[in-house]
Amino acid sequence: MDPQQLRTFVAVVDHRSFSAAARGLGYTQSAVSQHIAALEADLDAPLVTRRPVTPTEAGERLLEHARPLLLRLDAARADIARLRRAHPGRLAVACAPGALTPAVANALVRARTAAPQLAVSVRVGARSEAVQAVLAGAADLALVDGAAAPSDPLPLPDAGPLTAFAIAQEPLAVLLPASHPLAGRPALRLPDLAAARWIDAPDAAVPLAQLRVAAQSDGFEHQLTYTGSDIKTLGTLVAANGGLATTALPMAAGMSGVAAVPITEPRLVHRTELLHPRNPTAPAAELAETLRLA
Amino acid sequence: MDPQQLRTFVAVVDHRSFSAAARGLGYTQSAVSQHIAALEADLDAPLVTRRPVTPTEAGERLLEHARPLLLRLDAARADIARLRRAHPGRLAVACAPGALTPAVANALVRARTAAPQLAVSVRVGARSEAVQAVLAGAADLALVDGAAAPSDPLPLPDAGPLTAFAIAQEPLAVLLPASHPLAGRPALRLPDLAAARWIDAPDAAVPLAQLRVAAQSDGFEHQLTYTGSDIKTLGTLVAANGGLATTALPMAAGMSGVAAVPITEPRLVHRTELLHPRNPTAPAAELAETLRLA
DNA sequence: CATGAGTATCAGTATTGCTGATGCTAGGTG
DNA sequence: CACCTAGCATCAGCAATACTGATACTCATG
Repeated sequence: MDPQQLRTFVAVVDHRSFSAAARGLGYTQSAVSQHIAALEADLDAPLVTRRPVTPTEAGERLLEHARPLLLRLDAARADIARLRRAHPGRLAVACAPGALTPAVANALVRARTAAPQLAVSVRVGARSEAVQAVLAGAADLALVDGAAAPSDPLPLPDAGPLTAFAIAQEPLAVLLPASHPLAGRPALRLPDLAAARWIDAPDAAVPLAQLRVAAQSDGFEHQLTYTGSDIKTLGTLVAANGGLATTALPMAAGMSGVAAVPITEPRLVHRTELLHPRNPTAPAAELAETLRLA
Repeated sequence: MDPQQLRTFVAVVDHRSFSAAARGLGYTQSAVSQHIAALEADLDAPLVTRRPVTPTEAGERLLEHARPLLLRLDAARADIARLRRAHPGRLAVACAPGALTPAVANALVRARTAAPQLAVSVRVGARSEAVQAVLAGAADLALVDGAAAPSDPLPLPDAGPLTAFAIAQEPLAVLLPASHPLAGRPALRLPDLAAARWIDAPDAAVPLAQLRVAAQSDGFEHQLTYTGSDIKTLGTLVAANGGLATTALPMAAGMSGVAAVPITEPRLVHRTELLHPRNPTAPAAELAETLRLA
């Protein structure tokens, strides 16, 4: 199971084609075909059906492992590269949309004014992308948010050793259309909403899967999936009766047509965590220290 | 970063010698030397000092990734192998010493009598070994125990997708020598014991690291490390004033010279979980189902 | 049935990855 | 203090491998 072959396999599944994967990887189609054949011979199981190219049962299983494996290989390389040349003139932050609080923004700006030659960059994207960026060394630290019990850590994909700590906790709120019968309530219980229609917005809001874990309940079926990381747009969807979503209470300020009602039960909070590698660059460590104390 | 080379690297570190690693792996010393040289050239960093052979800073970092990476490669292979030929005539259970409760034992025996041709095997070992055995396919299911908040999952190393659920929860108790001033108490608060002298018995009792996480506190320094999985022996050490340890309350029954006092604060339980792969063999699934309902 | 898009196979070649022999160096020994 | 030796590095040579490019095959489509 050569990592190169695994990479080829993942590309083949993603492109749904041997030839397209070959182009993407800079190989010939012949090489890709041989990679897959070698993997199938090694594991003694067919991995993809041909025409159409679809992962088989065994292929699905392999995929579950292959992606994290490749990510971790990159993480290992990045960890060691950081030891050699720690770009001290750079501060790259990867964050999920709900995670860049005013306090963080202020700290970032202060770091920049304190050291004007520091190249500060912020990249907003999906939660998993932010984590990945730190693991692979593309970012120096990540800010991710989610729902959890008051002092529990966030459930994050564990692809390597990262240091994490909370930098903010706010009440968790459900976003309802202003016209919703429950919109006027001062507070709501989450179990009462399990049967409601939800929007699954894994990047922009609290993912429903995380909500199910935190509330220890099934339910929370979604009628609509929202791909993207813009919270304002999510508010528009909620206002248009697309379904419910959960975010931090302060996040909903200024959304028109949307009511944000705090959730009292179970005792959940919206928590923002800062993640950085074990051996952070100097500017990243400083920023982390600032936010830890705040 | 060829997995073969990583395997060689890990072996070199474990053996503290190139030649010994070569013998262990069935290579020549020359090949091992070339593997390490290739890795160092690839990562552009020295990985081990020579004479004595010790991991460098970069080597330590690589090790943190290499071991889980190799484990997961095995897990991937095992997952796919299970699809092909699911040994339905075998039921191999790997468990941590505190995890084989009477209920589990009874269920195992019932499974055996119900299907006399079933080859039932139980292997007791360290927690991580049990998890590893299931991932690598050497065992069909694992039973592990530990401390956690009442309905939280156990903190387990995440090296792949496993299904887990609790099969037992008992009060958590601290083991004290019978002569200890606190031994007569009906109950104890964990924070009051943070400054005590502990035995770190990561295999036999609740690991101190897990206790720190569950209690959200530092402290719990150990004065003695106990390697091994025999709980009776641990009791002897406690009785001899070697330090404190925590287990499930019923576990301490019949230990002479040892007092077991339940812990009331923070609200922690001793929890036993059953782990199995996503696609368990038929006997494993049946046993899991029996224990889930119990 | 003819066509085309796409995968499998094959031969050939450059590269890789071993072994076995030998060189080199640090640490121990008389 | 010179020598010895255990153990890592290096080198040449050979076998296995991993690509490319050409070609054969195989479905899905009109």
